[in-house]
Amino acid sequence: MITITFPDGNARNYEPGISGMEIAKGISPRLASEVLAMKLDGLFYDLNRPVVQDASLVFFKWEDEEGRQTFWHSSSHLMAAALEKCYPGIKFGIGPAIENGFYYDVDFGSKNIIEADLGQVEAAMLELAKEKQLFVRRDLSKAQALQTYMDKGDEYKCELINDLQDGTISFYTTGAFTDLCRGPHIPDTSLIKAIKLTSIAGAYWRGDERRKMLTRIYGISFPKKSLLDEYLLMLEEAKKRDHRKIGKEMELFAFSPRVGQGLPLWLPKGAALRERLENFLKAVQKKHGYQQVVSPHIGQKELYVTSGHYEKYGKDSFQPIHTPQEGEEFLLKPMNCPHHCEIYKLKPRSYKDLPVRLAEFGTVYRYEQSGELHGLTRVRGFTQDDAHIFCRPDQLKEEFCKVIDIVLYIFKTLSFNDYTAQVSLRDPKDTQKYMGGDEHWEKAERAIIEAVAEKGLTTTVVEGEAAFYGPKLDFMVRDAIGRKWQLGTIQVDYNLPERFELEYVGSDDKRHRPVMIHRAPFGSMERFVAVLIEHTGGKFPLWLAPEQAVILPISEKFNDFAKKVCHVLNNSDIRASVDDRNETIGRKIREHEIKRIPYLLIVGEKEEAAELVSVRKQGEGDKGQMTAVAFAAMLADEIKKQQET
RNA sequence: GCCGAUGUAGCUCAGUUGGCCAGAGCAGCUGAUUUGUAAUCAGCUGGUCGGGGGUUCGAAUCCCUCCAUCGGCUCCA
Repeated sequence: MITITFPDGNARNYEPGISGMEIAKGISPRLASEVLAMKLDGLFYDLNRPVVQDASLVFFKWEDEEGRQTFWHSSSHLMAAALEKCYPGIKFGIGPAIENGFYYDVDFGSKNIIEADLGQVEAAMLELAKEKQLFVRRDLSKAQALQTYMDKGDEYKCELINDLQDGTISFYTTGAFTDLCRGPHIPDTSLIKAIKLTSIAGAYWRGDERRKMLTRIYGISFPKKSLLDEYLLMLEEAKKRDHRKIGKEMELFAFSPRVGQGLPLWLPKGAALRERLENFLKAVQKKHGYQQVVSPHIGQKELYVTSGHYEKYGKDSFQPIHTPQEGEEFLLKPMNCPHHCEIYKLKPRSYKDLPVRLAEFGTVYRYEQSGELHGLTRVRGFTQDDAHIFCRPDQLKEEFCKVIDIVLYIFKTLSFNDYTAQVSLRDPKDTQKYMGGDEHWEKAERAIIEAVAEKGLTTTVVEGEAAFYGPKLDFMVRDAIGRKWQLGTIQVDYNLPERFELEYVGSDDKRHRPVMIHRAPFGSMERFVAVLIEHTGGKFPLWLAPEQAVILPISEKFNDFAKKVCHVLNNSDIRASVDDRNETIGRKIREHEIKRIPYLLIVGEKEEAAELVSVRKQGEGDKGQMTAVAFAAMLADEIKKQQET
């Protein structure tokens, strides 16, 4: 007998050779019908593989990330099987599960596949799924595996196999389709009840832009039709919240091909919104001992040669600006740090002066690849809510923690309540990519890890994602409909102080090198506004709303009274206006609801006689009558509450 | 930059296989109406069919090219 231990600590005895599925059946029929994958002593196993020795066992269902990943991975096999049936002779790259669904990279040869073809592939998949095909595992030697694909003429699979260790190569067969695959898979295809192939896109073989581009087909699948419907509904909601659409509707920002790709034009309402965000952050930073500076939009090429950015990005950037002066070259500033280093360097600094915290809403220009531009989230000219903290090594961790505090305060105020932090470290296998000595990197990485631990943040650690000059901490927020966005960033840098020969005089009267922290809690104003729009669907918190209240006279007879009310509100710093158009009250309400105005004030005969306004709140409806002064006080109170959360 | 798709009025979109002066709704303008919590009525204006080139008796429609946008890939100091 063998002993199987379950996550809840219970243990049961079984005959050796029993399968995971049989164990699940023994626990409950319901579990057996829902279980998708299992982990035996920490390793993924197919449910039909025999268990031969004592082990700990965890079952995964659809509700578990591991269950969904297995489900989607199996779905990608199903799609490949359907594709092979529809398009004989095609070659396959890789087909993994992703965060939401799966894809498969396919070389269609001379054939072309378009989105309209996906319907028949979906149909073929559903047909195969119904056949209740098993995923049958078979282990092959490396030589056998290679031979299989050489015979087939599939160079992609051969390349994959060449990178594998002999003795670890497994294949899975589903119906007529066999694929090189590590597994595991779900018990059979009939669990896949609903499928949507979502898009077609090009993708380089192995992500290398010098190699052949394959056709990638994305899809998603579910064990229940209703889950697919829910998912499609979420996609529709996401479409409605698209910041590019809302930005246009609300007249926040625009682009003009004549101005240039990726160069946003901030319209009056968007500019005002952005300014309020800036003022908010400025006030927070002032409290935390930051000093505001301003630096020019261009700098001599030498500045960026000194910083090392020219070497790293020079050829992929906006090219140098020439002047009538022979040999003189300027660059559009791609970041603010070199300028701030020069500010630091202007005078001798004492250890007593540190930390020096220089902040700037600095507009920078980066020549992003044209295909990478996207709304406000990826642009070629943007304003960073930048600051650089120059501190002593012994102050590093404390300063880092203080920056985390600012970031979290901002998230709280703007109701980003679901976030995680990502620590990005060097790729330990390729330290050549990075600037600066090992001991500095190690110190910097340790400082971040310690600070994060001290703050108790939920953290993931990713190797190879660091900036070339130092490790960083990025914040990922989840928006109101569950999508992840990267916002603020904090980076530790020993490199620039070295390159700019920054110094301070210590208590020992000797010269020392400060450490630098780069940080941008919003990331950039553009990106942050984009995420804020998608998070709120354009229904900004009152303190940020472009227009806070609109007064709607019932008829033109009450325009004068409306203007009086407006005057009172404006005097209380409320952004209000009068809609004095000759339209019905119903139309005015509808139009301003669509424009996402937080409060509508209706004034007619009754209100004028009693000197009151009827208040209608966005999304909530009629809130009764009050005086203009009482309304102003109510808004002031609401704004105060939003700011001090 | 690469693969694929798209581009018709300020906005959202029709325009079948190339064929009479290119259509609708909303917005805008003019007038009527003086309105009580999500669209009052009528009339009018508005388009180099993304730009350029080509094929054709004839091009929004077919071809080439450039520009921009969208979905991905790559990239993101």
